Amino acid sequence: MPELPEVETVRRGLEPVMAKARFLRVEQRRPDLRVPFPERFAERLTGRTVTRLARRAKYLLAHLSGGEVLVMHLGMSGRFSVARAGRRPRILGEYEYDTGDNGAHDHVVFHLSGGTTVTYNDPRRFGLMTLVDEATMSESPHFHGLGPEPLGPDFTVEYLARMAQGRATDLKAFLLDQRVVAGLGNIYVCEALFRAGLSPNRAATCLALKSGRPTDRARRLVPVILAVLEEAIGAGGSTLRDYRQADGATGDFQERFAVYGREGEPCARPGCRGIVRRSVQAGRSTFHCGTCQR
DNA sequence: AAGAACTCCTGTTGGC
DNA sequence: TGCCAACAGGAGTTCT
Repeated sequence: MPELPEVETVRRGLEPVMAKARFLRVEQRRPDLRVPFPERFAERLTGRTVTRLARRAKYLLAHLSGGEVLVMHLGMSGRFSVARAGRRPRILGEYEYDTGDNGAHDHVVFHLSGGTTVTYNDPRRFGLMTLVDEATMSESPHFHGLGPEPLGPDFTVEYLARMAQGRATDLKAFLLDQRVVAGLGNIYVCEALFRAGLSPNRAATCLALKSGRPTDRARRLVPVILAVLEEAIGAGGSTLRDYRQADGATGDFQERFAVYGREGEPCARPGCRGIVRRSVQAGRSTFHCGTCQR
């Protein structure tokens, strides 16, 4: 599911129930997700209080009393549901409807102070939960070498130009590389490249400095990355599956996709007569208009 | 050592 | 209808 806007949406949904809450009991129902849970995972959480719920790249970070951080990644299919005492359960993530799996993929359950229950469900188990020391977190394997937050102050045209210098790969793979910029995924790379009018097949070096100055392409790209992420966060992220839900709590940015999942449709750019094409790069679908993305 | 290929896992979808 | 291949929003590991 989750690229930066979806993870941020989940963070905002979990924050009111998790921040300041204490873990009364933790159910870890299997030994691993994509990787094993850490030693004594449930035991180390129990009794701890969440001091704040943050996000870095596509990771959710529950900072804990006692100096550790609970790191959570949703992989492709992870989602959380929240059951408050006396209220109907609410699911956070793209699958915001009853999956009818009867809890078969409910792998972790947090029983929090105040009677709230937070359940992590992940059919494909590409997700991740681990514990790291807060003081050394930035050096830990998952965070070491991670690029800047695209919505933070360090993600600039000059930065991107410097990173693109001498890169032999194409624009699609370059922007998906979390060491370049942290949080973009397949959907938002496709959408940003469309908005910038850049072909995903173009060499990443087209963004590098020319005669010591950033190119027009790099100048176009950075603002549209910010815009597409901010719009998606504002829309509550994207939801790829069909669903119906009365309370309207889910994201609807998928209705604003210009290219993603729109193979064969006319290009959305005013005046362009092109058709959205699907191709495969690095084993993953790319959608783009071959007419106006050059 | 960058870059591409392969891998983990289950569920859904589309074509025959 | 059933069957099966292709595909799905990620990223760590292993190759070249």
